Amino acid sequence: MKDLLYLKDDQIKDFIEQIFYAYRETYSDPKKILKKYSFGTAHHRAIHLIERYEGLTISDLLNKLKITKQSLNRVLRDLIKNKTILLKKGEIDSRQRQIFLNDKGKKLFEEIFLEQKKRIYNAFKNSDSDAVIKFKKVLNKIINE
Amino acid sequence: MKDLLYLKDDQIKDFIEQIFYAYRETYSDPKKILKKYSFGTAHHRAIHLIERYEGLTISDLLNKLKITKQSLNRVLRDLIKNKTILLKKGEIDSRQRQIFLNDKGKKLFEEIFLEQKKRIYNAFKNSDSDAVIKFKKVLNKIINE
DNA sequence: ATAGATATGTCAATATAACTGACCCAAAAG
DNA sequence: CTTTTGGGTCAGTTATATTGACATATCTAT
Repeated sequence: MKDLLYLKDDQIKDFIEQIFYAYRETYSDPKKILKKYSFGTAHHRAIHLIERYEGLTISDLLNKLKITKQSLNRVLRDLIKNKTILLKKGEIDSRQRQIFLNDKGKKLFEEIFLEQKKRIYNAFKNSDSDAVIKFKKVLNKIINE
Repeated sequence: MKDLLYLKDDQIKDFIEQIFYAYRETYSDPKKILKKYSFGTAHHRAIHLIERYEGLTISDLLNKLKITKQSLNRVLRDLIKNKTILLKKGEIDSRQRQIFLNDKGKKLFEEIFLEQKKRIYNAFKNSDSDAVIKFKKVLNKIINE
């Protein structure tokens, strides 16, 4: 609690506002691409996590997204119908389903990511690596509070 | 473009994921309070910006929120009915409406902010001020890319 | 003065993404 | 063999956004 002078309420308010903008802009960029496939941001978030954690189960995904299984089910049904993802029976526990991107899904993810990456990449390329590392650390503390 | 080795795609993917979590958690905290007033996150965002930019006009608010005026109108109607905000005719241009929190709105904002502040405050209090400054700079670059 | 542009308000219909609650089956765990 | 867990699904509802059309008041420029 040494040097919290820089933590005036107004500055915290600024952060709250900016976290909103950062999220909105980051997830707005690929919306045009998603629309080509009749997908929305809900599908995008699922695809993103499936790519990051290949083979994760339904309940893994539910825990990350923090939505109801009914909501997730609608999204996954669309993705399966479109042949973007596939589900396999869990190897250890066959009640579980493990989720994977198939080839079409991987291509779609790359297309989305290429678009979404630009904003982050450009923001970082003029920052020194120390700033990026500290950005990540603070972001993590906000999440895990 | 000197030292971009730390900018592997996987790390950028992590950031995209974490920006989602940071936003979601930050705006989830005050939902219980909002519910007491039958408000949602859409109302919250409006209240937040009205507090930050007292006297801003409808179009100022539209530009910050980037939603349609029909969407905003529904939100503002709820807030006016609840006597959380009030609109005044613009002083210079009387076509405009300037938006203010009234006493009830200020109290509600404080209640929301107190809840929402905790997460940010706790995240920052164990970070040194340099990290917080750099966090802000990077966040700004992401927004203004 | 008047024509056009601007700021705002509103009606209606629709889309997207979430929710609650109820119920089902299959498989694991005790 | 009973209970618990993981997942699927039906039905209805809510929250927040959209598109498109149109209305009104006021400002701006000629």
